Amino acid sequence: MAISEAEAVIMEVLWRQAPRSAEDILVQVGAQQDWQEGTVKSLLNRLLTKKAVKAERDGRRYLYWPRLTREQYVSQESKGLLDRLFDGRVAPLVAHFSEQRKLSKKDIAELRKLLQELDDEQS
Amino acid sequence: MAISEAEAVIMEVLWRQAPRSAEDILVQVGAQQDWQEGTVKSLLNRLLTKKAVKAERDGRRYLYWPRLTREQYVSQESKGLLDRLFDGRVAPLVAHFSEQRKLSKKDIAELRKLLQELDDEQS
DNA sequence: GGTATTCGTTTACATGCGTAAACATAATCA
DNA sequence: TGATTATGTTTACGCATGTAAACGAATACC
Repeated sequence: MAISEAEAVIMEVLWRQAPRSAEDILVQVGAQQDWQEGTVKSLLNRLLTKKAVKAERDGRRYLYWPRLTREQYVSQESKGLLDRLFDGRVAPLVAHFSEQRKLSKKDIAELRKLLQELDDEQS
Repeated sequence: MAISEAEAVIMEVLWRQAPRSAEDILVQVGAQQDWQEGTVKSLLNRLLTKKAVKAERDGRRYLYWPRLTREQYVSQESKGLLDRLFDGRVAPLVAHFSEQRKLSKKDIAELRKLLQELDDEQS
């Protein structure tokens, strides 16, 4: 089952560092989301059900670890968008951002470098 | 309010060609989705509520037109993903696909051309 | 003109999500 | 030891979504 947006917020915290206690997670998300304790607990439980995190007892409380990696998640999400909107091809996606003037100088420089590296690899 | 995935299927049909009748839409989506008539009607109504399509009477039935453009939709979705997962920057997104070996020869060629064009524009 | 057909509108219903309160349980403190 | 605190589990509730059936109105056919 897919990870929802709210669940992903929890995952991001765990990806930054793990393991973490529920309270620690609450503190970490507190910055962005104004969630109550119960909210975080519920989300953690749903993530457990979905096997996206695992928990291990640590005395009185649990420590949580991501089980799904950020790479896996990013891949799923990115591929989904690419397939749905750009027929699975990357160039049109970039062209879209280019048309929207969403390519920064830095982006352009990095893309150039990336292509250069692909070139080097291949030869 | 956001367009859901099922709703987007209807929109894609209208983006390919408009206006279309509900029946026409049903036939068009029939290829991919095995939806009943009522399903398409419901989705059209939700899209009307969301003002993503408009309808105009044509004799006994209605003809539907997209009101949200595909460009607008693609922009929203793409920006959403970019911001959520890549800190709003395009190069890391492309790097991700590159690492996943998801860049086809054609993609690479097109990206190269795109960068070349950006170069030309600027000078 | 009554009945069947065709459309659109309304209602339904299960599931997931965002958000949390209520409850259970174990540990701690007075 | 009884009350308080801390922590996880269960239940709740409104809204969106996927999927449609039911209903109603207009039109067409016999």
